[in-house]
Amino acid sequence: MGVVMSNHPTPDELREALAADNPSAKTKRDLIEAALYHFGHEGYAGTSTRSIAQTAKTNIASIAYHFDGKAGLKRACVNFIAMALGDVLSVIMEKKLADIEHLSPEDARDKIMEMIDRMITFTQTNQRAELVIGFMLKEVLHSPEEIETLYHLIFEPLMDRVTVLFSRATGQPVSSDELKLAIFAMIGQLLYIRLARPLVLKRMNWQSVGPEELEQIKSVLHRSINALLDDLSKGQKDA
Amino acid sequence: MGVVMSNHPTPDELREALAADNPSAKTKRDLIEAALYHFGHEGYAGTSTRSIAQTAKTNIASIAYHFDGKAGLKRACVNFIAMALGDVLSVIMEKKLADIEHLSPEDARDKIMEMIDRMITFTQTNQRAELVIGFMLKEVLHSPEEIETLYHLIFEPLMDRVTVLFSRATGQPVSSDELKLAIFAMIGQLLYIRLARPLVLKRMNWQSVGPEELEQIKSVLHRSINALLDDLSKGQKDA
DNA sequence: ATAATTCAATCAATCGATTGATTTAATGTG
DNA sequence: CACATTAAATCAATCGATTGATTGAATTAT
Repeated sequence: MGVVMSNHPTPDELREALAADNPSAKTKRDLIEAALYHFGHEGYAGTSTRSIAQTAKTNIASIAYHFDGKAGLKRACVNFIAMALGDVLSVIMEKKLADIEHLSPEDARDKIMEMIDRMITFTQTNQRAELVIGFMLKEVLHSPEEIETLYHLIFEPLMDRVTVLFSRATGQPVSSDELKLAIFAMIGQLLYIRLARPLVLKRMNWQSVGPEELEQIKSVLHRSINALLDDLSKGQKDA
Repeated sequence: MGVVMSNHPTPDELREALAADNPSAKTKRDLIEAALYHFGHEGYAGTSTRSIAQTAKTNIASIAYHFDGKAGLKRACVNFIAMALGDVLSVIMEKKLADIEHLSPEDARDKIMEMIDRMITFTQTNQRAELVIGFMLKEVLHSPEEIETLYHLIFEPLMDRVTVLFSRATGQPVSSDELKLAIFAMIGQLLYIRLARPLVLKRMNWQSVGPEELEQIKSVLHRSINALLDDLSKGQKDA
């Protein structure tokens, strides 16, 4: 009987489990990586456990042994994404919440722009970003349970920080619905321009998104989001 | 042997074929509608032909008979979407290209805002919009051939019109890369706020998106896009 | 009556899961 | 250290269930 990975490991538990130097941890890493690749490209239902095992260079039975089946492997992928995304975002938003609560509007805006820069770079250039986005779009967004996982582990903490930054930069209260929705609008710009890459390449007559194209994207989104911040700041400076 | 529907009917051919009052056309309509429902919710691979047939209240064999198999039904769905989306967009952007090429900046901006309004209403309230978005996200975006279909039938004509409007409203040339990317940013805001609805509801503490919430969304996106247009207009008025 | 359409039944192929044997790693003992 | 014992992990083979497709007969529309 295999020792199946806990269904809901914290990101830290997961990190520890996968970092170990034993055959079990390596196989788990290989399986998650392979599963993420196939799930991201062909979707969960469109991926066979055989192809996952083949990519991971192990036997089909390993999936049941280590993850209690295909569904368990999918859960592990969600947790892995939560972990990996948490790492990326902790780099992107290194400061503690307390540290950003008293920034000047100018400093807050600088921080926002720095954050956007890093997010664009990550989504547009990171290899795994494509898989993660594909996987989340195809599978996670329609699965209430997994949305719950990612919402609390990743999305809400991120949004809380960004909201504080937006609040400092615009003078609007953190509780403002307008502010919250504006942040969705901002994230939408970032993600869509990555997600719709096939359309972007066609429309822009680009062969790929290299350093030059990356700068063009950053430039436009900078302007767009700065304009948004300017507008949100209107009539709020005295608050 | 069944008379299989042409693989690449134009939207008009498709409309005519589906509008007919014979048993064949009705079964085709039912099958496409059922397939769109299942493909949009569970994905192509995750949908069995049996469940499609059951929803459409017909026999499995009808799929092969009318569409030459599951893959053919998927193609028909893409074409159907192209048709339906073309209808919606023709209402949203009724004017001919020539009619908008000489609008004043103010009139152009009004037209843009009117268009955005209608797009938000459609994406946020139309029943089928959810299916279409789900289907395109899960299946079409990773299928080069079907991207080709939708790009030329829907996306490019739409973008061309919007680009002209943006050009008139901002003074920037229609060939401007900045303008084209800004339009992607605008569409990204629209789509993401619909696509990420589960996250939006959680974050905003909304139970659903009713008339009140719709107005809030419109208000924020109006401000955001107006700010973007203002910024793009800077230093271009004299051009 | 002739063609068009639908149907139940069945096909081979593939799916995820499981089995029991086998191999590899870890641990204990002298 | 060498060797034995146990536990952990992997393997080929196989399971029943489900998949998309097909068939030829039955039904319906023209």
